[in-house]
Amino acid sequence: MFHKTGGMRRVAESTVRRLSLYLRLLEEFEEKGIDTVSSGALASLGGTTSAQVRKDLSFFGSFGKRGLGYPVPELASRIREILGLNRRYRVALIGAGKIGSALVQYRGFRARGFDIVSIFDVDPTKVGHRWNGLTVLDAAELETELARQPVDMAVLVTPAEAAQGVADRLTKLGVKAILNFAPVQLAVAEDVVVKTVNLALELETLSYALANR
Amino acid sequence: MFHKTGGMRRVAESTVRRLSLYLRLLEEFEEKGIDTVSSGALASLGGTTSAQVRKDLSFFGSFGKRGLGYPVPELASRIREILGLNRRYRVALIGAGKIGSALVQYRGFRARGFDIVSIFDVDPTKVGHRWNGLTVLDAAELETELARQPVDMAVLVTPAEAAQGVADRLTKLGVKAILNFAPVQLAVAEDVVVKTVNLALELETLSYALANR
DNA sequence: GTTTGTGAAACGATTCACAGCT
DNA sequence: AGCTGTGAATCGTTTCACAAAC
Repeated sequence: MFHKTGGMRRVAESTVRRLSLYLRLLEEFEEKGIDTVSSGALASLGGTTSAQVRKDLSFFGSFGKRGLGYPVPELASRIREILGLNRRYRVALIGAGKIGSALVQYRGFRARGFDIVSIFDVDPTKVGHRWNGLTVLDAAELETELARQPVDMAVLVTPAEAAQGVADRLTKLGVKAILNFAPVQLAVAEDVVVKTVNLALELETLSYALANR
Repeated sequence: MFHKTGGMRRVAESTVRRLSLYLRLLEEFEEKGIDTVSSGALASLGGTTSAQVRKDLSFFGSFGKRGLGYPVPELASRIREILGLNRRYRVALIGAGKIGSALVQYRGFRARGFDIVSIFDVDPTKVGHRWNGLTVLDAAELETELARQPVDMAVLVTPAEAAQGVADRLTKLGVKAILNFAPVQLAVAEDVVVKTVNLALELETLSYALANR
């Protein structure tokens, strides 16, 4: 038995994503004062199967009571710990365009522990403006500012052409996690984790589905 | 051989997503006037392997010349066809909040053939305002407006609590594809395709990665 | 000589099914 | 009696490896 302590074997990304989903459901149960939940209940709300829920959780330990289910607050707390959510993260936003501006204001990030602490852009008409209590800085100041105020993650919202260059500078500055909205595949050292979200691509999976039926 | 015509077997979502990625790369090659590309070249730029590229394409036909590679414009055109991108799509946006406002202005959608043609919100302070040439309509008018001006897809950017109700109304109106930004798992009839994008969840996969190394 | 197209092998994730607790 | 935890079976995806085409 090697749960958490000891050499954690690689857990599938799909498992991690479902964990995150279960957490949201557990927090709803918590608010309603429900204190026990079965894998079946979690599954039907989360759009999976009870076996999947149990298997997902079993990678990290055994949290349930047979015949009963899972204790809501304990399980929620344990998932927060697994996902690294029992702390806050300092996040830099690079690119003060349309999507960037939405993300700074997006409450979902802060609610989940992600604080945008600095904003950068190359556009001189944007630099100096206050956004949600933060001054947009010149992208040229990336190095000096992140030296002064290091961050845990960066959200990249630059045009495609600029993204790789910025990613290189960020990783040189020690940033180990990047959420990338630019429609390019970033090349980074293997100790850096990148998640790319491509909005147009999501619509394309829908058009594929519509076209192929 | 049953490529495209004939009973197309189920193609994995991961394959469709990569196709979309290859298309973007092919379009870059097209602009540069490069007219032949190998699976290896596509693979290294797309972050996969050449075998993966060939397998992905082989689901839909054989487009390459052995010893040579793939003809760029033909392959691009064929992928557009597969993804259903040789037409434009009419899209309704429901929710004129922070993210909604970014999406209306986002050029990536229009560039890819997705036209936002109507915007709805329940907030009376938003209704009536012009946004990027469109008037924000009261969500109560969803039925009358979509009867007048039907859409192919909807982008849902409502709070979590409202999302399922709106999804029900949309599907009743015949909408068969929904891009959902609300952090809930939507339940829909099985002829409706839903893609959920959960921004906070993406950051959580990053915090998981940071916490587990 | 190079690169495709594709069966076969390897790998990985999900589902099954049931023993073991409560 | 009910629900978890988990090996074993199944299913799906990726990688290998090579014959066929240019």
